[in-house]
Amino acid sequence: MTRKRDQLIDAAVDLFYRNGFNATGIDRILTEAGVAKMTLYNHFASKDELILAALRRRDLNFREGLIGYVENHADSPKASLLALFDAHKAWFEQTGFRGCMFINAAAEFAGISESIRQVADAHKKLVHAYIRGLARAAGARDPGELADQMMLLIDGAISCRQVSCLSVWADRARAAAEVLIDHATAAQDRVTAT
Amino acid sequence: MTRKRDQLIDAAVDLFYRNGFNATGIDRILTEAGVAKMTLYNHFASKDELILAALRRRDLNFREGLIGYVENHADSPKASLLALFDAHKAWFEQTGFRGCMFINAAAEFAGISESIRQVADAHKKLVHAYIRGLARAAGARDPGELADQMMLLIDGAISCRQVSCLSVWADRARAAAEVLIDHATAAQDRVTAT
DNA sequence: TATATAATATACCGATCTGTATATTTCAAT
DNA sequence: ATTGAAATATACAGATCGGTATATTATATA
Repeated sequence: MTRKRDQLIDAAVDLFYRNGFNATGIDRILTEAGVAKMTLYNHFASKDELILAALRRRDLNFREGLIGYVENHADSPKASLLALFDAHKAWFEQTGFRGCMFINAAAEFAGISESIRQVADAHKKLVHAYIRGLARAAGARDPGELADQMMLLIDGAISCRQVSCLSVWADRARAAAEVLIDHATAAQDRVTAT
Repeated sequence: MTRKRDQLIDAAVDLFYRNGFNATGIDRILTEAGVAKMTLYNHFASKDELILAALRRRDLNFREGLIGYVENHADSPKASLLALFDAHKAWFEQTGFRGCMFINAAAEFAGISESIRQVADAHKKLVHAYIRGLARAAGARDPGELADQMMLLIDGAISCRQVSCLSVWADRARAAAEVLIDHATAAQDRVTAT
């Protein structure tokens, strides 16, 4: 049966996100999940394996939410790119916001657990690929480069929001994104003031 | 005497940065600093106080290095803004790179220790103020807004570097910065293709 | 109903954690 | 040389950590 396993992963996502990975003990996860300790170790070899499973579930949930938001709030490729920042602004204003779980995982495990860092990297690559598709549809000369720039602004906004507790960073990032999108889709590189 | 205290803070900066805050035990810091446990608790009330002291020292050292780099590698305000990204690229290529210590601290303590988050916030505000001065000197119409954009790109590049292990994010951020700088210092908002 | 599997409770392991108690030693300044 | 502060060594407290051993109970299927 996979029900207990699901409960464990759900509780792990919640607690690891709220309190951090190293600061969250196994016992708290077991209590929140309502599962016995031996059941945990029948499904996962170690706490690290549970962390990996939690990150993979978070990746699925997060991208589903992000893509769903964009599809419901934009009717053109350029609007889709800008809607990314509206989605993040809505996220930033949630009381439970605690930053990007993958950046947080990298903060705790980069240079310590290569597999955890790789799962975080895989998540960012999937988001990047999605944005690259939007950039291509928007007519960017170099969709990969524009997607890189969107990723920089998004991850920058997340980190700034996390440190400063201000959701306005989403608006700043959106304004910068619009400049970069226009530049990336303009007829030529040359820009003149009128 | 403040010598032992300095040794403790230096060791704390090093170990907290390399291995994370929660994952670093007091005993390892004492060993690396060559100091007795009671000496630690004569100078600091708790581990949290040592973390705060380590972050404040890191802030001083980091900003000194950043400003020094810019002063030695740029001869104009715009070049100074771009040199920020060259400085970060050099940092990204160091083997010991483990991300921004303040973003990492926020990742572990946001929502848990408000004082630690505030020290991280204070660091970012000081960096922002420095960049704002450069933006003003470069003739930006809204130096605060341009400084915000530079911060977004810088923190985004740091997080992307941390997760992906690629230093090329500094170059991507620099290219985006140049577009935003030109836009912020152009004679007018209007932009046309030629 | 019989059987196999999943999940349980309970107790335990050794290690590590932050922090304290206490008594001793170093060392500089008077 | 004496005094007082700083640093030391050692031991310990109480909690928590990740993980295991074992024996029992629930549950679904055949």
